[in-house]
Amino acid sequence: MSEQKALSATRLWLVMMKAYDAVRTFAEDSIVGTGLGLSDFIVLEMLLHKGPLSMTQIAEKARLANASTTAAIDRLERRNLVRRGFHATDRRVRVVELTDEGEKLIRCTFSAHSRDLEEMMRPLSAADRQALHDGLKKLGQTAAASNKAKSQRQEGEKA
Amino acid sequence: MSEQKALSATRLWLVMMKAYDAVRTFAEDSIVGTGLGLSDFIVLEMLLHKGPLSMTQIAEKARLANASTTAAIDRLERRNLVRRGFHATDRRVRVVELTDEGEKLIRCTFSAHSRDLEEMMRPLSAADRQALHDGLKKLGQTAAASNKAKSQRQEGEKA
DNA sequence: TGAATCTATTTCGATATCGAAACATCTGAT
DNA sequence: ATCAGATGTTTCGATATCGAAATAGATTCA
Repeated sequence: MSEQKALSATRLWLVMMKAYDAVRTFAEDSIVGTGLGLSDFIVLEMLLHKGPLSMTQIAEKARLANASTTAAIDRLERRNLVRRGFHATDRRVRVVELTDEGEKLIRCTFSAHSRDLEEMMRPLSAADRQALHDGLKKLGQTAAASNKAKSQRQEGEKA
Repeated sequence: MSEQKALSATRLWLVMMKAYDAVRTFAEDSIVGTGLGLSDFIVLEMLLHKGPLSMTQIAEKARLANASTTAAIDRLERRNLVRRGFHATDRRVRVVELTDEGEKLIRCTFSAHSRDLEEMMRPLSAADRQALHDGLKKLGQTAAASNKAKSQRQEGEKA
């Protein structure tokens, strides 16, 4: 494609934000009929594919703050889509699992959502997708490494 | 790189979210010292590089809702970084421009931010960046087209 | 065992964002 | 010239998210 001059990191980031916003809008519209937000949808999908999880595990995998996870599970519990159980041996932890209703909802919603995404991305060839995947993975790892380095640097400053 | 089976749209979206979150965290940390959030930073950067803009133009280019733009400009005006002027001939529109203080701040901050991003992305070769850019652009356009089609479909339903 | 420390979760207060309604001004058709 | 509809902006009420403090329970070690 376009070969030109060197592509600045800033320009790449701008393009990424724009693409992300567009795909996110698409993804949110795809599930809006369920009354679920994207985060809540992702939490349900995790519970479907990974089974019951603790609050902390949900927070980590969904990349939400603990407080946000509590709020998300509150919302889902209010709608009877999940249940907060107890851990067998550690009474601090709440084990969250899908209710039958929640499982039914997320099974339907997830497959419709997947179809919508496939349909939307149809113009991208297998090679396009693979290239994008690899690039995003590499960029994500690079950024995550920088973030980790920075937070460890700040950790050390407390000494 | 990894060739394997076909890459699902869902998997690609998951990887994209994760990468986006990591880069966004990095970008926010890079400007946190100024007390600016990413949206406000982007608005200042737009004003620097494109000159005075109306609220509507800012909203469109920053992809913010009108209400969010009002709130953003309120924040920036409170800090004396921008000024709300009037349009010469259309009294509905407010023309927003940088103050001297705002210009000074965004010039410094923007160049530091650019350096930070370049440094972080150093592991990505020029080819990596170009491939990522092209893929993101294509995906963004595809998603935007789907979104537009959908909103026009809904527009029509009112008939 | 008991005290200090660590870990899991929730509560609290603050913030950015949004959609819809309200308001002000402009434009175009008659 | 006027009025109906279009356009630009702000206000309002609601929501998701966050970091930090609070709480409760586990673990370690002297």
